[in-house]
Amino acid sequence: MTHRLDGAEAAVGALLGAGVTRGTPVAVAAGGAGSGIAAGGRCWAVTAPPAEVVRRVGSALSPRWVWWSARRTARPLVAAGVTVPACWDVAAVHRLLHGGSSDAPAQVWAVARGLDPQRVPRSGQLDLLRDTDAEEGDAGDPVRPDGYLRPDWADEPLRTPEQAAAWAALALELQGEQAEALASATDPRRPPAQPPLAVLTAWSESAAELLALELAATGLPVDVAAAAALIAGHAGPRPVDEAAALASRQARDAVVRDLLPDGEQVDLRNPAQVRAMLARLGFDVPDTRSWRLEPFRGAHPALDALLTWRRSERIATTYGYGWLDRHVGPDGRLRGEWRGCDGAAGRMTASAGLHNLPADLRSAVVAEPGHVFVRADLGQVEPRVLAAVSGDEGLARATAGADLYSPVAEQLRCDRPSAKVAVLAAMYGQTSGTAGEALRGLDRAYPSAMAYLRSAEERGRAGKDVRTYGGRRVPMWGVGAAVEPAVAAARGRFARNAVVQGAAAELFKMWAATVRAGLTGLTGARGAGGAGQRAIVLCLHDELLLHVPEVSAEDTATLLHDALDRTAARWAAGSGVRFVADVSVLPRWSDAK
DNA sequence: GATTTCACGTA
DNA sequence: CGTACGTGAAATCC
Repeated sequence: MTHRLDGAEAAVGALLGAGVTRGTPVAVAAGGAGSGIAAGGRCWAVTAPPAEVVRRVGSALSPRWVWWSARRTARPLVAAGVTVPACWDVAAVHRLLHGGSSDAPAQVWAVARGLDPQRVPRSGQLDLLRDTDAEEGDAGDPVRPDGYLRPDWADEPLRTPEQAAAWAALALELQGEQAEALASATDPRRPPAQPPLAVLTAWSESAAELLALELAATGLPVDVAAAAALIAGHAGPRPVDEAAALASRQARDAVVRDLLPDGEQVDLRNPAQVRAMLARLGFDVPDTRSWRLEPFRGAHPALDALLTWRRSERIATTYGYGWLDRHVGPDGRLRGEWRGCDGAAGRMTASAGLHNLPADLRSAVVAEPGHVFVRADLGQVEPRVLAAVSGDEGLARATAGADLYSPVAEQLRCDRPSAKVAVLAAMYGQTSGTAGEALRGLDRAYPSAMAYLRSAEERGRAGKDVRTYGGRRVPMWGVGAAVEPAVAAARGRFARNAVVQGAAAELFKMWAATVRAGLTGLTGARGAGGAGQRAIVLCLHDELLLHVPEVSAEDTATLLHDALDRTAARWAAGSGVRFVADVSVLPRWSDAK
């Protein structure tokens, strides 16, 4: 029988009695108006909600919070401004270990228990042929006799603290198994004094999921008037009704159509019609993508007009008034949903256009009064990552300076642009172009790095999974090696890229997690990014954007550099690889160089 | 109505 | 024939 605790203070006492100290894994889940907690193989139902329990227990004991996923459990914590310095996200670590993008508990559990994830039972499933034996047993047990989770537990909010306690106990069980699996995956090259990289990665991937929730809550400061003015420059003034919107659209189209013979007939938004029109003008193109039309820009006035129209059309549709209205709150913050990792190599993703904001619009991203942005981006991160993950000593030596490509060019006896193209071509699996000679030079100069890439490519071609340096499994699609050559080649390029891009994403997230921890000083309320607080407001693959009070700009810049040094010392320990960040303080995002 | 294709923005 | 993502409009498929 689960013990019931009355209030968060009682939870502190119970956990203290169970021997919980700083860093001990303690699982938490929500159930009804209360919560469930689990530690050291025991679990308790608590009458207080998770936000209160995490706040009180956190300040008293500083455990490592364990949850099925931040998305399900930590949202109310973030909303309440509760600081969580360290956590373990079972779903995030599941994705690290097994690949994919699922965070559904039923899937995570099935894979962990060696059950077929395809056969996970679903809520409300009415299957006359179902195996009723498997579903009998104690409805108070989240696990069915056949080993799968009960769908009503897995898919729906739990109704009582007792259920939450059982749920937390399962999360703790999985966390223990995951930690063990990760700890056994050690790299002999790493110094034995530190936790294995895969464990460090599990921590930072978990932190990234929490950061994703915080980014969604905090939002990116936007000067709405400036944004509207930029949009007006492309799409015209904000239309008052449907008729005005149509008129504005037609006026934009007319600029291009007037330059065309029979322009009235052409729908500019229909690629087939545009292609036919281009053919009539004498341009035979396989498609109408702008990079393909760009060379002909000067050949006919309509082409220049069309390409300009496309830019405006992009702003008008994707980043127009509707976008502002949907995603920018009355507080002038642009908010989207964030994920800590995508389904492929593990980069962060964001919706609401946060990751693909046109450069023009960046001038509307403006710090609030009394605040500035501190922007930091990793320099030449992918070749430096390649040097670290492949253990290539020659390439590691090339990371000593601020520029990696100059020493590579010297080594290859070619010019810097050629060296850069060759290195990028090697990492991305480029097959066209004229990087051939330089690529052969790379093979001679950096054999370990090139072998590492080739090995990933071969695995990909054969349909085998690859693993990133931090231990993320990257599955291949298709079945086995018997696929069309084009598929094998695509998998090879993908795998070659994934081991670099994925490892870079892991380094980036560890850096971001370290910066995040440094911002809070591991204590005190975060306050959901409110005024006066320092907060990460954007993560962009190799770039961090922080919004901070003006007076703390210099301290924050120092923090970003220090955090990178500390991250690199752990992540790339023993490799001799240097990582560098460019840090600047800006009133608006577009002021970056 | 849901899915696919084309296009294009960012890294 | 470099990869990844999210998005919107139109075409296409039920």
